[in-house]
Amino acid sequence: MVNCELFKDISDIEFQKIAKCFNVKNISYKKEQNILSNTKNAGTVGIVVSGEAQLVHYDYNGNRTILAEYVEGDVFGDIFSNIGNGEISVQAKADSEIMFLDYDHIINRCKKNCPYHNTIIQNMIGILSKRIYEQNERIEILTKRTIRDKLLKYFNSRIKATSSRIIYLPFTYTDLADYLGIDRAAMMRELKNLKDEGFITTTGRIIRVKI
Amino acid sequence: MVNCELFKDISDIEFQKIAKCFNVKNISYKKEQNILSNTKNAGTVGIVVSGEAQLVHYDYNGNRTILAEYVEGDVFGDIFSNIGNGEISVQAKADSEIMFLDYDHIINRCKKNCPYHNTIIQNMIGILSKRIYEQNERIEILTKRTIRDKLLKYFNSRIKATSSRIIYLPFTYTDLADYLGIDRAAMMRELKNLKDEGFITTTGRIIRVKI
DNA sequence: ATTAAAGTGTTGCATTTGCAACAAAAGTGC
DNA sequence: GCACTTTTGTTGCAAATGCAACACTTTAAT
Repeated sequence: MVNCELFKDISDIEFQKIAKCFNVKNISYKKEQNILSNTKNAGTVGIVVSGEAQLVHYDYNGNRTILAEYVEGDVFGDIFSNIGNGEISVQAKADSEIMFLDYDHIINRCKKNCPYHNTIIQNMIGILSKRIYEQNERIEILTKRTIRDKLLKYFNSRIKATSSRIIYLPFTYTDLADYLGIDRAAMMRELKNLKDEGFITTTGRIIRVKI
Repeated sequence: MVNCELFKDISDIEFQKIAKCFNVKNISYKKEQNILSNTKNAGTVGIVVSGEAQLVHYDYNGNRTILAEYVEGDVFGDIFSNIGNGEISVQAKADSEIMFLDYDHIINRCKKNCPYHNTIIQNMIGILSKRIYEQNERIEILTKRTIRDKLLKYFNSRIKATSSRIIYLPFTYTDLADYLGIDRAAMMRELKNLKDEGFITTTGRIIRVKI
């Protein structure tokens, strides 16, 4: 079974039943492939069994925005994002295996009234709440007026989440700039300032925040 | 009964039972009063019965960020936001009446296994999904690099939501600048440019978008 | 009705930021 | 190992943005 918050407190035996009940199917994707879009796998909930995926947005002039990152065990789907128009999609960041469940089966309790269905719904609400929390965090970062404040708030947020002043970037600096909604070159410039002023030190994608 | 998405498909009679089951209580607040914070009404779900409320964030140097706006029927609570540290709180924007329900009672199905409990949970998931959708929308706006693109994306988002090219701002221009995470004066300047170029016309807080 | 407070509209100016461009380093595939 | 792609690190420069400041208008409070 996948180690996924959606199946918390669900035993392996119960999961076997769920697999039938929820019309579960696993599909493999190659790097860069499209996993979910307005025309593909709509109405399903996806779970990253292995690999990595991203929720990306390409606007009319080709600028890419990373709206979310999904790693092993993470849940995604059109309930979690506005896949609506063709601009947004979930893409494989590496070769990945994805498990799909029918969304309707999660929401509408089946006639059998399985006891674990209740658990799944509770887990679902937990996941959604967490997602909202994370998005609020990101909104706070994005509403900061300067690049410096955005970076500091991001560091702060990571430190809070991991209880460590050592930040292991989950992606490249290029991606970080996208995530913070700023120009990469300008971000590097500001990172250099922060280093020069002794606020941080970096080793590759590891950032150590002082004080 | 309150006209609230949480009680969709719930009859008045059922609501009477819910009121008991969920430990419902109504509280009135004066404008500017604190409705919810890390120390106040934690663990509850609030519903705006009348009036208006805002989810606000004050950072260390006093800058205010509006994270969300709640009007009649809207649902809020710590499940929906990271009230965690003291920086974030829900405040009454006008004199308001708020209904509170215990969060635990919503999540954990009660022993009586009331049929409407299921409905409430489904509604809850619907609300959370919608919230995520809205936040994604806002993140997209905020990741735009220029003030002009932020404004245009905001207009676009409103137009999509209401299916009308006439936008009735739900708040002041000062608040709009806060919402978009930009300087008010700079925003006014750009709005003027958009007017001069014939993209929009404005009458007070009504914005008409051309083409 | 009067006063106070909040919001709107504008401007000049210093600073920050994005953009373009390029070289060096690191990572990837064959 | 070699070629090729992606990422990192930097810089100059033009353009966009934030800041401060002020007058005027609208709204709210007594």
